[in-house]
Amino acid sequence: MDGRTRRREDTRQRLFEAAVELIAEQGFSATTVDDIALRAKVAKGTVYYNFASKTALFEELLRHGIGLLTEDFRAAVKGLPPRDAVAALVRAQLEYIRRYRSFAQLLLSEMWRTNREWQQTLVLLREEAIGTIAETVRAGVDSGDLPADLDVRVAASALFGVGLVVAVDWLVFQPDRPIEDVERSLLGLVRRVG
Amino acid sequence: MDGRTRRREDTRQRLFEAAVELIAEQGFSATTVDDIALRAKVAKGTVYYNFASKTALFEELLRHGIGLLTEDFRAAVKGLPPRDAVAALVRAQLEYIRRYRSFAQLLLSEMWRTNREWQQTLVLLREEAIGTIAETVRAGVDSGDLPADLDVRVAASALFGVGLVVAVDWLVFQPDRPIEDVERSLLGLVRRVG
DNA sequence: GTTTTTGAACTGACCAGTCAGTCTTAAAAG
DNA sequence: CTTTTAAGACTGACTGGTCAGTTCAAAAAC
Repeated sequence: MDGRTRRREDTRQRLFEAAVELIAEQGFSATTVDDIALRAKVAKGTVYYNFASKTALFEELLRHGIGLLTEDFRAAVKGLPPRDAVAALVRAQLEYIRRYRSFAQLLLSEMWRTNREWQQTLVLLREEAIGTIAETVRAGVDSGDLPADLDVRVAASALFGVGLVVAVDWLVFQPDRPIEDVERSLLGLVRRVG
Repeated sequence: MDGRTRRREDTRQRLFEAAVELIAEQGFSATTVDDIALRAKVAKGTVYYNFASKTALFEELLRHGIGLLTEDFRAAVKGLPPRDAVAALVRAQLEYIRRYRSFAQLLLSEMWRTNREWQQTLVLLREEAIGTIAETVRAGVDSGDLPADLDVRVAASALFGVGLVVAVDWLVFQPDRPIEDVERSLLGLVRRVG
């Protein structure tokens, strides 16, 4: 990667970071492109040099963020027996949310919306992340570690949602508490699934 | 109540209903006052005759919606032994979400935002609803039905968040499934708390 | 010399909030 | 009962501001 590409990547990264923070706090519609440019310390023209539109920027942001999450999920369960895999997923999700708390907050706020132009993109990405969880749950069911009558799809999305809401709730309303507490109570909560 | 008051109440009710649906789908910022007026079949001026501002309308909406929820919570646990009270709360929450699904969706999307003008109002109302749950959980801890080391506040907000996210997820992504399924899996999930 | 960024000006659509005027209803006056 | 009065409820065109997106010449980085 040459210097030019690097510089551009850096600019895009800064724009992602600025956008994710602002949109997490205020929502997509309430966040202006001028705000994003200002926080990223970039000229407004640069935003439009790098992204086709505000919506396109947001969609790429979603793709990027959920892509990372899905990777983390896959890495976390790799080679693990079903017995340990669900706990590993929970831990990976929390780790991710701790690192990218704004993105998590944004996901929580935008994931269950309907009638937004980028909604289809989000549904697809959600499918991707939850699909990864579902594979693990299915392996658990097949191996007999999880009850045979468990609805895999439903369990996967419940796991995903519960982790998201509990972690974000804690980050927003009790930010001083250590993440370990969240992990403990969350693992407690889902123990009957894991 | 005379005809005037009745008419006005009716208008306000229609505005609430229109606003809650639109804001659930699109979010507060993306919903215009013209949209709300159009769906409620009143003129835009009527919105401002009945509410001081778009934000004031939203705040009253939140107060009204969460007020109902809190009432339901109180009614659900009245006279129940701690052993059964948590399950009753979960059931009441689900019942509420089924009846006011748009409001629930709206809550899920707006509850963990920061830096919005109505955020303080929402935090207060949240406190009210979760406080009701917390009382029940505390009674359970005191009576020995729940573990003594349980953090009451945290357990209460986790319960609230989990119910909300699981139910709304189901309503949005699997609307055809009967609510009884949600109840079963949710009660399964929180059995170690209840 | 090519790519990327800058910054400032501009456009046009959109939107919260206003207001002068109209319709409705209760109730007072005849 | 019928008419008048007046407050209450509603209307929709209008205003002033905001914001996504465009444009472009010049500069900076490579």
